[in-house]
Amino acid sequence: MRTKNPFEPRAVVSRRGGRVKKPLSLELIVSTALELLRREGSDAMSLRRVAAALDTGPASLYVYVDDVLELEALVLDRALAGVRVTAKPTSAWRRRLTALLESYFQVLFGTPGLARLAMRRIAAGPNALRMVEAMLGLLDEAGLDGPTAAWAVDLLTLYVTAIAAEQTERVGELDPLGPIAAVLRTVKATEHPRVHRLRDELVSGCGDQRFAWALDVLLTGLAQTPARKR
Amino acid sequence: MRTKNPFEPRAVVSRRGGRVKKPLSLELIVSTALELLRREGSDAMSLRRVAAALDTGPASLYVYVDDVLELEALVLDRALAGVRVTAKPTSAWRRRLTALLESYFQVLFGTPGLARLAMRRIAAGPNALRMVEAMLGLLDEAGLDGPTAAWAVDLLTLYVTAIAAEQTERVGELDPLGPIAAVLRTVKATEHPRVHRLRDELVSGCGDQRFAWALDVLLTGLAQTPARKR
DNA sequence: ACCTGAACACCGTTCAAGT
DNA sequence: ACCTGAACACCGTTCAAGT
Repeated sequence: MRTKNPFEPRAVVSRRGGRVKKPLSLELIVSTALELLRREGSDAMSLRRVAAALDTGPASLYVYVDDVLELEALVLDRALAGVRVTAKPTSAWRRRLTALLESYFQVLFGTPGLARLAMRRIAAGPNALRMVEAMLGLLDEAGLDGPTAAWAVDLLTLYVTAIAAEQTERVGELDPLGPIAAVLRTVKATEHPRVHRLRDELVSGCGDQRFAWALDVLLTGLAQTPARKR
Repeated sequence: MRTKNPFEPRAVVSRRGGRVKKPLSLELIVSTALELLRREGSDAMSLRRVAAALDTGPASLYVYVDDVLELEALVLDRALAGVRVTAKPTSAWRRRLTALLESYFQVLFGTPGLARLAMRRIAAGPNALRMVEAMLGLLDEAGLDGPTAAWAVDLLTLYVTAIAAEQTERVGELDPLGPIAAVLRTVKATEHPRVHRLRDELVSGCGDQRFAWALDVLLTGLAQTPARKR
């Protein structure tokens, strides 16, 4: 598979068009995987494709990574480096928290497959911690007690992740609203009167509108929730 | 692969231990797939495994189903038949809505892999419609306007699905709290003071407690949200 | 210690051929 | 119309062998 010619040492010239082959490292593997995900979509991030991009066989990656699950978690955390956690401290907590979650949403929504990856892996790296720390600070400003804030972090991230995953799914479908819209059109008023009456409302609104509305509901609910005792 | 002996016609005796082979049908395929999911977990539901369980080759299923995505959607909707949408109409709407969502959660949580399936496929069959219809009715009782109720259905199901998927993931791990707990233990107070102080609260509570709390937050938030105009 | 080729046990999907 | 075997182009992971 690789050239045996000693005059073309593999560290300098690779078979794949003369690209210089860097030595393997976890760092390189993770960034290559993320790059692949960004450029070619969620299906492109397999151990084999990453290995191929690094001009090696899949077995080589197992020196740095236990399995594909670990790689996915690392890729997710690395992508979270792009989340802006600090806004002008002049604005109100609610505005800043919204901005943070919007940034998180955009990061997930921006690279295909990342949101769904975030649904099945939980990032437990430095960037995830940075996000949680910032959110706890903002929820503290909001007047929430510690225990409530701790659970609120989970609720908020889980919801934003889920809606990003849902929105991602729908992108690129023929009917942007998916098969649901088709089904809703056939619902009979006699059988499901409410669904029939609200069939347009059920699928109305773009991602941004729904996101903003839902965040409002969540934050309002959190503000009204009684403190949890430790 | 199959016996050619005319004295053992395939409709009566199968190679797999004398089980009678029923004729293929969408109905049979979907129920076999769900059964496989229930008995052997999420990895067991592949086109090939379903075909093998039906004593045929994978290609045969394509007569009834376009692709594996369609099969997944059908399996999900069939599983939703188990959701109880009606509670005693004597109790308050909030209690009945909670009961409905708890039932939905249990259905997802009860069969391994179903919650994650629900995260990537949206059920658009009769059972999903039945659920939506019931939820719209209860939200109407709650005093919500139509457009708000329509979006609320999405918010509530999305959240419950997501939390079920998250809880499912953690079942069967060595450390039930996953790698997060391990990371949280190493967080330094100087670097992430709030995360450090709340490290126990961040992972506290079992699924049921978190579910009940979060539902409370959502319903409180919904009740406070101003009506959306159509 | 790091890297590799080859193999193993799987996938979903297609297609020509059978009935 | 329904079903099938075989093939195609993939997966993740393991393992013995190389350096």
